[in-house]
Amino acid sequence: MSTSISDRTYHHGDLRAALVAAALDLLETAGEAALSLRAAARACGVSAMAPYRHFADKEDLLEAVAARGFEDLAACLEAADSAATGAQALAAQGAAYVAFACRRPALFRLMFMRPCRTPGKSRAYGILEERAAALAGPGMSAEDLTLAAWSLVHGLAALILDRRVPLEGAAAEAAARRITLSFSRLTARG
Amino acid sequence: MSTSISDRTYHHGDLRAALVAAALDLLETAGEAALSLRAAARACGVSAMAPYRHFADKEDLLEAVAARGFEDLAACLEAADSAATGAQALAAQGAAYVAFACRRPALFRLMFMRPCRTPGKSRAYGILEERAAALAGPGMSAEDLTLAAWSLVHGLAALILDRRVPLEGAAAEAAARRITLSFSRLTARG
DNA sequence: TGTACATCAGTGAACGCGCGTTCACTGATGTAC
DNA sequence: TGTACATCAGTGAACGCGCGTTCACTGATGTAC
Repeated sequence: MSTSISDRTYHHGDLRAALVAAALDLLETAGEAALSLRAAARACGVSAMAPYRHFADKEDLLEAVAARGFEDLAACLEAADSAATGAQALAAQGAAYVAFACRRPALFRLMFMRPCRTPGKSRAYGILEERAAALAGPGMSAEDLTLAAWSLVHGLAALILDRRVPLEGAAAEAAARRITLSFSRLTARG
Repeated sequence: MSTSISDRTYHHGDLRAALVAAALDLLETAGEAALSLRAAARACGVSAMAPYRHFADKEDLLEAVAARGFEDLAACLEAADSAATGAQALAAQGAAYVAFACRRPALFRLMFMRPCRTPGKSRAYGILEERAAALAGPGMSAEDLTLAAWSLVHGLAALILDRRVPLEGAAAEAAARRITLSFSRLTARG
């Protein structure tokens, strides 16, 4: 009965993963300002110093959280990428990208709205690139086309999150789909 | 000779404007983290409390700084909008938008990367809209087209600022011009 | 032209805040012999 | 199987930090009569 507390050992088990999960939860529940090393430790029932066994500093934890976010985003894009034609697949990816940002705004901000230490291409980029490059024609190089497609959905997501455009929820996702689809059709034709 | 100091009166003259200018300078010189109410007051040679005569709180000062930024951005877009054809004008605007972001990254972040209190359309938006809407055709509504064009340059600027893509300075601006031009040409044709 | 007084625009000391991080430590675990 | 000891993973108290903001105040300015 009362094992749940008495089972708690001095050693946590997997404090690192628990801290990342707690940080993610804090971020999405209470916002970026609430995401502190101490709060994450508190949420894991552990002292303020314990995180330093697993992360060099706060930035290190933040990076781990962002990395989790990138994995989730890549998974979302992959899941959306099952449409038949190239243009529709790209549109579905665009909608999924925007939907991800809308669903997890604080995480999206953490992932993107900070300078990147290692500007290497993410897995999410690769998934997008594959579809976008297939549409390249005389009008635009494959590289430019990928960059344009990414900019398009990224900008749309950013503008929506910051309430620069009056789009929310399903309407935002629909706009992303519509615009991405128009874009890829125009490109394929050009 | 020694008038510059002895001229200083108890009353500042236009402390509000001086604070905004100081805040802008702090922002662009030392980064967002350095932009504090106290630091702005310090830079104006005034006590920590003095700003409260002109701004309700810190957020209020930040908004004034952002407003200055939007004016500057609109002026940049207007200045760029002198090209002959519609498509080229739009491309020039796109390049100017990205150039503005690259030149004043911290200001750009302050302006955009925070939720907007009043989601009304800015003057910059109007300038962009005018050019974009003129290109509308059967492929895309004028509204979607404007949103797409804005998303495109905004996303590109954001990705560049956050070092998500390996573009800097002139190369970034060139990419913006190239991509915006391709986009508007494709649209005009579709 | 002088004077009284309201109002405006500053001062300066102080507070509480929660944070990241340091320090020296102790309890738990695993392994070599 | 038992023991010694290195190492790992936690504790808990404390620090300094600069901030935003409050409070009660004082000096400068403008205006009504």
